[in-house]
Formats: sequence, C-alpha cells, structure tokens
Amino acid sequence: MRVSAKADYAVRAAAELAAADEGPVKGERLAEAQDIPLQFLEHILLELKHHGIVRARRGAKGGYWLARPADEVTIAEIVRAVEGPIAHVQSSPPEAIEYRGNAEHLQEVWIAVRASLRNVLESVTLADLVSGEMPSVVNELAGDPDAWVAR
Amino acid sequence: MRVSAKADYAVRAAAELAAADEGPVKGERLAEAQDIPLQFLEHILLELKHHGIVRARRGAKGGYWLARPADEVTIAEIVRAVEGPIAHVQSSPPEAIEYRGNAEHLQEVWIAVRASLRNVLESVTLADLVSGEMPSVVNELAGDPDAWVAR
DNA sequence: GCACTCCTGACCAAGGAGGTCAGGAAAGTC
DNA sequence: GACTTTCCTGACCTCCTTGGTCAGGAGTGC
Repeated sequence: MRVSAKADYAVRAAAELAAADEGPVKGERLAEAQDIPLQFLEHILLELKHHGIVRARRGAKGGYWLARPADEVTIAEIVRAVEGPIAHVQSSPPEAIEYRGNAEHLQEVWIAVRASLRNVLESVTLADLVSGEMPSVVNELAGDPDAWVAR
Repeated sequence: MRVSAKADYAVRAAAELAAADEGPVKGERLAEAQDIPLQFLEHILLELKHHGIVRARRGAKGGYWLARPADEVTIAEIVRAVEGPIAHVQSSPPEAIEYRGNAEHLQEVWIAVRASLRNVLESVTLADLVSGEMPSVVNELAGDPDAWVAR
C-alpha cells in the first residue's frame, strides 16, 4: 500500500513535460528540475515511452515530450506504466480471488479499495496537476484537515 | 500500491477469530480454515498480538482471540499492524514531502490517495466483514460493475 | 510429568527497489 | 564525413522485502 520512488519520479517528470510547451526537453533538465538521479530517470522515461505516454528524439535538440495533450494523461496511467496494476492482492487482481469461510466478503473490500484509488488517480490529469486546479474528488478528500495528519 | 499476502492473511485470520465466539481458537484451525501456511500465520498472529489486536494463551485449551469486540476492530488497523503506514511515498508520509517546480501540487494528490484508502479501510470492521453487511461507502464503490473489471 | 500450544529467533531463496556503468545508435552541426 | 549531443539498452550492483521454513524454548492445563 505504498507509492514507490519510481512512480513518484515518473509523475514528477511527466509534470515537467506537461508544463514545458514548445519543443523537446532534455532528460538532464528534467532530472535537475525535480532532483532525480539522471540515469535512473532515463530508465523511467524509457518505460513511459514504451507505454505510449511520452515520445523522444535523440541528438542535439533532442529530448522528451508528451505523446498526448496534458489534459488527456492521467496519474493512473503513469503509475500503471511503472508499477503495474493498481491494488493487486497477492499479485492477483481482486476480482480473481476466491475467499472461503468467514472471509468471503473480503473480496468486496479489496474491490472497493481499488475503486477508490481509481477514483482519485484516474480523475487527475497532468494538466490539473500543473495548474493546481484539482478535480473535486481530490479537493474534497484533501480539504479535510484530518487527511493531513499521520495515523 | 498492492496488498501483500501478509495483510490478506492477517485480515482473513482475524475474520475467523471474529466469527468464533466462545473460547480461544488454535492457530492450526485458523490456518486450515483459510488455507494459510501455519508457521507463517503464527508470525503474523504474533504481530497482531504485539499491536494489541489479538490475545493468546498457550498450552492445551490455548489459542487466539480478539482483544476487543469485532465491531471495534477495523481492517485499517490490521493492515497497519502487518504492513506499516498506509500510502507512504518513498517511505515517507505524504504530508512530510516537499515538492518543487511543476510537481508542487502532487502532495495533494497523494494526500487524497491516502484519505480515500482510509475512508474504505477504516470504515469496515471485522463484524461488518463477517456479517457481509458492508458500510455504505463500500457498497457504493463495489456496487459499480465497472469496479469489477480489470484495467 | 507430560502433552499441548504459543513464542521467538535464525535462516533462506527469490525477487524488487533504487540505483550505477558502459557502450551503442540516431540526430543534428560544421 | 567527423563530431557532438542526446536518447537507448542491457548488465550489473547493493540492500531490503516478501513469503516462507526450521528448531527449539516457554507457559498452561491435566
């Protein structure tokens, strides 16, 4: 139930790409802007490229850019690209698990967990993230001061 | 963003304890009822004990039982006991991270992610799980057929 | 005293996390 | 055509976690 460094880095780099209009951005600039180890970031960007989220060109004047408009790329996509499916249980999707005995209804809980994650991650686009104008579901959740305290 | 075998096992074992009224339940019975490797389960139960969720007695007629009534133990507690804090980012709580540049608002997203997980996991008690009568937030999320399809 | 059951620490294999290193391959410039 | 720039790729590395197993010790009840 945790967010990996890779996913965090990927979203941050993508946010920089979303903000940079006009032309490709060098990996080095992304790494500096977000304080991410360059060579590690390059691997991440490659994964994003393979998933069709980012494009790239080599050589002088080369760099990376978003394959689609920033308001059509969600955080969920980026997280899935680098971390794989969201909210798997024991490496299986929750709808595929069969529970026995008194744990029979646990499946519904994990399904609800996944759905609630999707509600957040699929609603936020890179455009939202850069502009700071979050969708209402995020504002409602993060608006509660209680959401900001550890537990 | 995945649920470990340990967390899944812990909740399932706790559900069996919640259902078994009258007297301690042997680890062996829990392991059989939920098809969990016994020795692994014993380590998990020990962790639950250290977190004050479960009590135990040794010897003949010994076994495990819930330290509190089943309707006062949430899934969130159990998951935290065996997996640690929910929705940490890069091993830090989301409220402690400082984002720069165009990723500045990413913090709100992770806070919202954590809050949405809490909404689900803290609302479901072991009593709910065993009875199958889920709180409304779970019913609403899991009621959507779309929540049951892979993505 | 003995059977029963939990308690605890040591260990283990495989894989993932979070990187680093070295070199190759395209693209642009002179 | 040489050279620089930048991405592309695979190999490698260390540390930690996951998902267990094994062996023995320590309470508890009869």
